[in-house]
Formats: sequence, structure tokens, C-alpha cells
Amino acid sequence: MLPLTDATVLQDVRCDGVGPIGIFYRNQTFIEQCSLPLRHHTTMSISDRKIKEKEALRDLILQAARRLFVAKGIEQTTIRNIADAVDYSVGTVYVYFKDKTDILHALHSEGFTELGNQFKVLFAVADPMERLRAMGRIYIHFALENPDMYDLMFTLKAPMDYLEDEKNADWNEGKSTFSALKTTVQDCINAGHFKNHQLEPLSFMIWSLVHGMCSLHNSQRSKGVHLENPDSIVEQGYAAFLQIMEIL
Amino acid sequence: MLPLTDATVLQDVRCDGVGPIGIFYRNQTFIEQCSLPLRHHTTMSISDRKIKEKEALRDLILQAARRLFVAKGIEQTTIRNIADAVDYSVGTVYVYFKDKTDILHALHSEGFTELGNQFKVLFAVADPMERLRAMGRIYIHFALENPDMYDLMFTLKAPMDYLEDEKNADWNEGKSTFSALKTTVQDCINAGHFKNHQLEPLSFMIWSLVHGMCSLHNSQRSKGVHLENPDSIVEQGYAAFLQIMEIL
DNA sequence: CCTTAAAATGAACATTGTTCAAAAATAAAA
DNA sequence: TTTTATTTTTGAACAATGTTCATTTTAAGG
Repeated sequence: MLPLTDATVLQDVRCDGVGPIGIFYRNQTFIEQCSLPLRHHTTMSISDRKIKEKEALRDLILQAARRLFVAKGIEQTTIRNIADAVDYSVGTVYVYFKDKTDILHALHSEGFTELGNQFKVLFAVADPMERLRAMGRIYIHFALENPDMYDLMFTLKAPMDYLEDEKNADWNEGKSTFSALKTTVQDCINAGHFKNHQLEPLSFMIWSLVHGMCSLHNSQRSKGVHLENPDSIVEQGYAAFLQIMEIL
Repeated sequence: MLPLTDATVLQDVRCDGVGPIGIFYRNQTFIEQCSLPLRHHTTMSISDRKIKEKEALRDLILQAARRLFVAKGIEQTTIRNIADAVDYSVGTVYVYFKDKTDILHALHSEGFTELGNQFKVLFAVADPMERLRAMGRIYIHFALENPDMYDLMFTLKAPMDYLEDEKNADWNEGKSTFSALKTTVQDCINAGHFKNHQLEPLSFMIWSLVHGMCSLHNSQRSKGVHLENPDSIVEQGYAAFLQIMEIL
């Protein structure tokens, strides 16, 4: 029997990464599994409303953090800035997020959801090679349009540190995104392309190529390379890759 | 005529990125250009010694910083840590480096020197395609063996911020490294390879491919991709690239 | 020895992430 | 309604960080 009033236990559960303290109220089945009788068997509408309010505030904080990150950079954004932006105190932020890393990880996940949504149009592309090309284009476009989110997703180590703290915590976001790429590459192989190539190494190579261009671009490393429009070197580099892919 | 005793001017010059205050003493020609008579026309050996001592201490601080960065991470290393490591006070560190960014930029440059040294063996490789392949191998090896230095050189924005502060400050380290790659690619083109490809986009593509693999590996993003030895996916990815290059 | 400039110091400051006892707000019970 | 219990919010306090600068220490030159 879990002592619900024990602050230490609550803290532990909260730090478990499942979510903030509200897990006890949000995840009804979990409560029942623990055979904890609900104190009041009334309408449940009140606690439902509270759950929604909690989630709304969590999201409010998250979106404020995101706006500030984009506006002034991740490092330059303080918890106090975020608290001010949502008109709550610092302490409140720490009720909804264990620490700054927790916020970074949550936004990192949000980024993968958005990239995944953008990938959905790929279902409409029948030809696997064309689908692969389009996938790269979407990826690059996302990375250049959302450099901060991209950093969170593929460069910064903070969101990965968050995973370290929890048991059995895999990088599922990355895994499933890479799976989407692998599936498309496999389709290309099935269609007769990429002869004598292995699925994983080839997919990783393609991912690296596209990621590398975005990474160099977003970290200002392609500046010294091309004097003209710095975005164009990425386009041209990707065009060079497509030209090579044509014959594979 | 520059008022040498004016602390503000000294500060300005020092912040100019040319080096610490010692520039006035280190760069003899500069002093002469300003037609500032040397105070003492004696042996010059004493001031020479002081110059060497200053440079030695600067390097002592730099290497201590590097050791700490490697040992406990860049963010986790404080100026106090560095000062303790060299048995000097915090203030002394700030005499030799404008701020932490200055240290990061100095180490970033050091990294390029080292990578450049490792590239020197490439002069011995006659075949341009083999030289290109070897170049990639050296690059990858350097990146995986010195992940912190690599981050400084190609990912972190701090060393680039340092350049922003100064006029006419290009990223020469990156430029010349990319030039080395371009030269080799041009040699390959001259030898009949990479038909119908443009030098810059193709070179950028190759750089991105190799950088992307190192970046994903060093930022732990290749973990969820390959369950076995995480280094091996980089090797296999590079092998896939080499296989493609064979036919170009 | 004395003078003077360079080098080194470390206390002090502003800002950061984070905590936690207390207060305020809200819901339940009487 | 009043009282009690619980949840939610607060913001002062803490430790750690990068950075500054008036002061002290060191040492060279006369």
C-alpha cells in the first residue's frame, strides 16, 4: 500500500519520469491497480477538470519555454524567465517539471512529434526513391526552420541525460524516426536499388549525410564555406547527393 | 600615439582578440610600427624571458582547462576548477583569457592544429581517391578519439560567438580545413572522377556525411540505432560511403 | 635601498538552477 | 455556513557560477 501522503514517495514517483505528481489523478487505472479506494465516489467531473487544468498549465509552461528558447536561446533562457512569461512563480515551474532538463526533454519529444507529422505526407508518395528524396527534403526543411528544436532533438546532450536517469528508458523518439527511414530504404532495396548494400549502414549513412548538412549549417560552420546565401550550400549539397543516388 | 598606460585602451586591445595584454611585448614589430621607443635598450633577454613565462602560463591554463573538459565536461568545468588546477587565483585566469569563451575558442583552434597535423600524412598518398578515403578515416578517428575537442571545433556555438565580437574575423580554421578537402576532391575530379559534379557542393556533401556520423555518434544519437558496439555503425556507415564512391 | 610597473589576488557582485517551509486557494466535511 | 483537509502556489533562501576590480605582492632598474 502506497502512502499517498508521504511527500518523499510522491517525489520519487514524480521523478520517475512518468509525469508530475498528478500521475496519481491522471492515470486512473494505475490508482485502481494499487487498489487505492478513491476518497469520493461522486461525479469525478471535478477531478477531471483539475487534471485538464494541470495539463493545460504544464503545456502553457512548455510553450512559453519554447517561445523563449527560440527568441533568446536555450542557455540564455532562465527558469525565472519562463515563470514570468506564464505569470507564475519559479516554484510552480518545478512542480510541473523536475528540472530544466525535464523541460528540454519534453520539448525534444514535441519536436519528434512535429517532424513525424510532417513525414505523414510521405505515405502519399508511391515511388520509394521519390519518397526517400522527399523525406530528406522535409527533414532538412524542418531542421533549418526550427534550429533550436533540431538542436534539442539531435545535438544537445541534455535531453539524453534525462533518459540516463531512468531505467529501461530508450531513445524511442530517435529509434522510431530512424525506423521510418529504414523502412523507406528497404522499400528502395526491394524495388531493385542499392544493390550490395546493407540496410542499417546505408540508412545510417543517409541520415548522417542529411543531419551533417543541417548540423553544420545550424552551428554556423558552413559560413566560411560559401560566401553567398548560406542556405544554398545545403540545397546544393543535397542536390549533389540526389545526383549520386540516381545511379544507385 | 597610443597611450600605453591607459588601462582602458589596454583592455580594448586585449579584447580585440589578438591576444592578452602581452601582445605589446610579444609582437615586437607592432611596437615598432607604433614607433613606441622601448623603455630599456639593454639585453632584451629579461623581457624575452617574461614573454616566454607569460606564454607558458597561458598554455598551462589552457592545458589544464583541456584536461578538465575531457575529464568532467565543458559545462561542468568552472573557472575556479581551472585556477585550482594550475595553482593560481581566478583573477589570473582572467588576465590571460578574456572570458570562458576565449578559452573555448583557443582550444578550438588547438584542435584544428592537431587535426591538421594528422592530415599531414596524406601528402604521402599519391592516389587522390585513396587520399580522400584516408582523409575521412583520419577525420572520423580524430572525432571519436577527441569528442570534446570535436564538439568545440564543429558543434558548440561558443567558439563562433568569439568570432562575432571581432571585426573581420573569419573562421579561418574551418575555411582552411575545408580547403584541404576541396583540394583533394579537385584532384579526384582531375583524375577523372565525380563526373558532372561541382566542386563545392560535392565537397560539402562529403564533409557533411563524415561530420554527421561523428556528430550523431558523439551526441549519443546512434545508440538507439545499433545495439552492438556503437562505434561499429560509424565504421559500417563509412564503408557504405566508400562502396558508393568506388563507382564515381 | 628605493621607485615603479607588472602580475597575482580574492573578496564582492549579479545571475543562475533548485529547494522547501509557509501561505493561499480550493475542496470536502460537518 | 463554518471548519477541516488537501492541493496549489509562493518567494525567500542556498549553493554555485562567471566576472570584475581595488588591493597586495612581486620583481626589475636605477
